[in-house]
Amino acid sequence: MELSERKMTILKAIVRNYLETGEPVGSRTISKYTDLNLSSATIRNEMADLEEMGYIVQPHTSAGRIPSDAGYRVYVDVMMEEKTKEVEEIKVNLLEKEAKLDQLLKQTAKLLATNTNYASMVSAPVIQGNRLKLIQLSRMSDRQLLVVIVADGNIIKNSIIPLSESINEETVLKLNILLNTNLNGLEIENITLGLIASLKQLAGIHSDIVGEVLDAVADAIHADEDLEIYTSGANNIFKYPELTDNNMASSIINTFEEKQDLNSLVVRNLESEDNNGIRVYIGEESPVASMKDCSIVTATYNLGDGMKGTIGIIGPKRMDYDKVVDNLKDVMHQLDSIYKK
Amino acid sequence: MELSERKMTILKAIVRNYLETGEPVGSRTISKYTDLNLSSATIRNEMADLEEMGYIVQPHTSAGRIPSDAGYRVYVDVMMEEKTKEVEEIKVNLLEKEAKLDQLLKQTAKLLATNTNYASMVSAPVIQGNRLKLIQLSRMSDRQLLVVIVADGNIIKNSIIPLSESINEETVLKLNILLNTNLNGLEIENITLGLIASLKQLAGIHSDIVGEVLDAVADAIHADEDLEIYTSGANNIFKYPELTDNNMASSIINTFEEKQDLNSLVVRNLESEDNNGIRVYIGEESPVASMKDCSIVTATYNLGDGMKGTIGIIGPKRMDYDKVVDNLKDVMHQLDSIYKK
DNA sequence: GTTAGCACTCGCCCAATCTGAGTGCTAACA
DNA sequence: TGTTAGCACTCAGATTGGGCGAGTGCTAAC
Repeated sequence: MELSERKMTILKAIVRNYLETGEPVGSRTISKYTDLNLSSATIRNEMADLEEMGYIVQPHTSAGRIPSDAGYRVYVDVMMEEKTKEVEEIKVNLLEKEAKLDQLLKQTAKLLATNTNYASMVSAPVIQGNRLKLIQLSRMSDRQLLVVIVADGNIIKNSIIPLSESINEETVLKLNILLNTNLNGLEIENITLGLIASLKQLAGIHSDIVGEVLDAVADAIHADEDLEIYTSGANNIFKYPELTDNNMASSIINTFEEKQDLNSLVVRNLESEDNNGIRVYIGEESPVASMKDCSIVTATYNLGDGMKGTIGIIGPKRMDYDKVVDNLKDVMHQLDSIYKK
Repeated sequence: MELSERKMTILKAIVRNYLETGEPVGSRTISKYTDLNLSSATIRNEMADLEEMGYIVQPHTSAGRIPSDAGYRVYVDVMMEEKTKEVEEIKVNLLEKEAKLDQLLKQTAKLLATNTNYASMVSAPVIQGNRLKLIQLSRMSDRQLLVVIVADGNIIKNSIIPLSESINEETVLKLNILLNTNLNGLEIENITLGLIASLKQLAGIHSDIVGEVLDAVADAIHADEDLEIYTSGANNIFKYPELTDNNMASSIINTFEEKQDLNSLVVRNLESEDNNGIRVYIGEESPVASMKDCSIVTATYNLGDGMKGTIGIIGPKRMDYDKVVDNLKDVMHQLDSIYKK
């Protein structure tokens, strides 16, 4: 069977109505709600077809219909297509300029959660093809070295490394110069084994220390695998009874607290570029098991210099996709422009 | 009326029974549960007294009794007294040694939550009377300076400060020496205005920069006002129906997500030293409004060098206080000893 | 192809009823 | 005087059954 124009109109009406009310919607409602001027009986015939096609389901006999995951899917796809044609609307809920990036991202998460009444998450930017700006070694004690690494976008990492041999101030100075002259401006991925070997050679008798320092650099970068994620409005899920039944709320809250799963969501999301950077996961499509009854909308922000991160909204399947997408786009652009200043 | 020994026994039996079952407990149960060999009728008389004295309440006529906040209070007080007499028991759920303090604390929170089946929080240590170990300035660009501050306990803070005048490498080196020779080993509280003034004088034409750097130091320390708090097991509250009614769960989860209130709990807790460092807040005693229906048990850990933090367990009023106190004591000692190694 | 009409289904609401745990009181007993 | 058995009473919670209404599918007619 084919999804005729009329069927499409009816499907859209059903979804939109259900988003508003959260109640199964019946044929009579649609008959009035649309401007098709069809009787409820005709609508019923069409609805029977739509059900057969898998776009809507009946929670129980003699109830109205609600959209299936597939139904939401076509609704969202059509909506997204229409959105790309729309003129970009400028909103006024400006993010305040914040000195520190982490504060800004926290605030972003909060703003999104408040505006949408869903739960939100914002990941810190992942370093991608990022360049080293500065490596600073400082001698803390006889056998302890403080390593500070600054990368593009002023991302700072520290670590204190214990040394197997003792070291004096002069050596530290030499190593600083050695490392900075050879590594600055390099992309982190480009620090090869060959380069490391030649550095070690240059360091002479201190080659061990160079090795340890570079290990620390690698570690510091590697630590980004579990990157910071800011969340807000997790308690908004309590506004949607369908998410608080059973122990659904428990597992959702857990996901938000552990953040491990959100992390893999971010990683997965950054890997594939998309449609304006906006992606919609509906129900079972969700990559996170605990959110099989939610929808997740994500966007990718890009601060330049390969600094990308993910923003996401998590809510019930009957979320207001329009509003959410608008909000995400808006915040995305605001983030970009604030940072460029 | 006086709280006779027999009344005390009955009260303890009621509390203990209610902790186990979560159901109001009746006279017949107590009559069997205790070894007093009294009939249910006698127990009823005593219970009427206990109710009049405010230690127990009836949720409704013809229901059993449950402990009031006051009832829990005497139970906990007696228990705590008995505990101090007990020999310290050594548990086996060792925390693994972790290189990084934040990892260790995260793990601690998780362990507590899993062991107790309540929600847990662990605050990062507050710096109290902490000494500066190292200040490291590095020139990032013409008008940007990277400041890295290391304090006792290897607490590291960075910030990048914009300068109002340009600066060269040589000056940075001088300032590094100046600051380190004058400030190292000083407690943060002891950096007085007088000292700052004399440093500025020593810096000569670069006095402005010294001012800016010291501001950054102050800022970095000040940022500790909202210190890191690790939480775990927030979803455990769903195991206790009395905490998930109404929108209680929502506000508890919110408190856990925002962490602002937990923060003030920590601060308040560190101010007053107590009874083994263990404190119990029951219901209305709670300093956090959203937890008026919970009990909170906190402990203070002390890593030495004035580094103290708070560990807390949040659960229903009918929590297993015994177990919680044991767990907290245990973890407290483990933290202390791990760090001393 | 569209519509009116009709029988049918089934979740939900409400009120009535029943059950059982638990109480308070009283009278009797040691 | 403290303890106990007995009894009437209370009340939340579970169970039942009827009525309502929203909604459906089917059929026959336009």
